[in-house]
Amino acid sequence: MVEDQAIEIAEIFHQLGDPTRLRIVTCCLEEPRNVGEIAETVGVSASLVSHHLRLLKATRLVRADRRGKQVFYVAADEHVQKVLKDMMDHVAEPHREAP
Amino acid sequence: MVEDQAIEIAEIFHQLGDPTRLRIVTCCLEEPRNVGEIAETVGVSASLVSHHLRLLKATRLVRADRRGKQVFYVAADEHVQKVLKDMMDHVAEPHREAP
DNA sequence: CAAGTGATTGAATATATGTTCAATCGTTTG
DNA sequence: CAAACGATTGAACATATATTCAATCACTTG
Repeated sequence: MVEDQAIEIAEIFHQLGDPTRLRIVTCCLEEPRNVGEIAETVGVSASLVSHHLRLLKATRLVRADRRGKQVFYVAADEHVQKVLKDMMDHVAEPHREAP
Repeated sequence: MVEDQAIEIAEIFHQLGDPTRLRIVTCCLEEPRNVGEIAETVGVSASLVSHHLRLLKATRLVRADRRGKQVFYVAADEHVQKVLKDMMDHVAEPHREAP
């Protein structure tokens, strides 16, 4: 793994490493959701959601799409879904204890 | 995604979200490496590596194995490799610009 | 055009986190 | 048993980060 790649990848992991942000991404994984929906689903203020979405957008983990007053966000591409799925598999795996 | 799952997954992403830690994991992805090797490869002090390894071990992303004076660490399981691979695919993907 | 709705922004703050340095631990070996 | 080597630990510090609150922006519609 190259130096720059490591930094870029770490940056993306870092974005997903916050529970609130992870829930936000998960929330708009299947279909576009507007900020209000996301805020309600995740259970935090629209302001906080907006702050996080700005970061997620900067890392290109989500895409914005304005429709009238509302702005819809959706997870960027299928890789994000795969990454999340693999991670869930990892978590689901039984833990081997040290002998 | 369940609440607890989100927190646990975010915790793991969070671990991989630091460039130094990501390099440490990548370093012992294929085969076990002792702390000295890791420190030299990554280019940081053994102390710092040890601090990070403690966190990585707590999240079960790596496993420790002492052999004499040295302690060897290796990435926990294949899921970590898959997650890293998907993430590299994500990074490698060309970026579509907004129209 | 004014009011209303949804989203963004900025400042402020409390907390978490990465790194360094010195001291200590665990193991081997002279 | 003492010295040497590799690894760990703890304190200290600077920096980064998540969250809140109030103000403002963007757009629709009465």
